[in-house]
Amino acid sequence: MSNNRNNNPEQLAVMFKALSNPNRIRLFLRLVRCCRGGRRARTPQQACACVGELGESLNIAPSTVSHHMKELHHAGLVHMQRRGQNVDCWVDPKPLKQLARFLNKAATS
Amino acid sequence: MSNNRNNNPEQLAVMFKALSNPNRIRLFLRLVRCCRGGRRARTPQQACACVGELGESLNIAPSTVSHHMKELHHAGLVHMQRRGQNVDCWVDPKPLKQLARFLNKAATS
DNA sequence: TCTATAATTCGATATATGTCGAATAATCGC
DNA sequence: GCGATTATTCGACATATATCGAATTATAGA
Repeated sequence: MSNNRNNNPEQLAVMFKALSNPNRIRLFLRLVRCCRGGRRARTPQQACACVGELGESLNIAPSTVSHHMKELHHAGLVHMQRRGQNVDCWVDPKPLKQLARFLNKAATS
Repeated sequence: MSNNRNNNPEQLAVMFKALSNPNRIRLFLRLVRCCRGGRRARTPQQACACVGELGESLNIAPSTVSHHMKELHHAGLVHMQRRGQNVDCWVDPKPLKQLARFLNKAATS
């Protein structure tokens, strides 16, 4: 009721598109696993210094990883912020919950 | 726990991709509104005789609508079955709930 | 200031996608 | 069987996407 404006097809499509690629899902899952509750982790262990690290173990070129992260960022699903030489990434739970609500509604309507 | 195999990136990407286009979302929302609980509606009013009908009001060519419905179908999100000259479409709630679970988990991990 | 590390941007390229209209197929009523 | 209706398939085409490697930018440390 209050979030009808969020259910416009264009917005939804952008977010779903961000998750529509296997490699992007893998990167996203990495982030999910290393972040917590929508906040950047405080210890280096939990923080996500993304590109080189993730790209290496997933066999994707750094430039491609950067591109994918930008997609996730532009869709609003993850945040990015430079910290020294690295760029920290972390997941924003809000749009994810919104999508989950949308799907649950669709499933039970 | 029991549905770990369903969370593989390839599968997820296919389903998200099916929802990654505005027109496909619109068609999907139509289906959601005219169907109930994962079962085909019994009365003609509730059943979805899709292509011509939906295409007209959304300004999409019938062939394009057919293509989009096929995408949704191949992703497993909607069922299709011929009934006379029409092809009934209805939403399958299971994969939707699965996606919703995935997103909620990601949002609260 | 020079060097090393991390990330992004920039072309390039192959493949995928969305879309249309025309042609084809499936089905119904007569 | 014939004509009407509904849906799908078939080319065609323009645009978008995923990917790479090379060049560039940002930053930290010596």
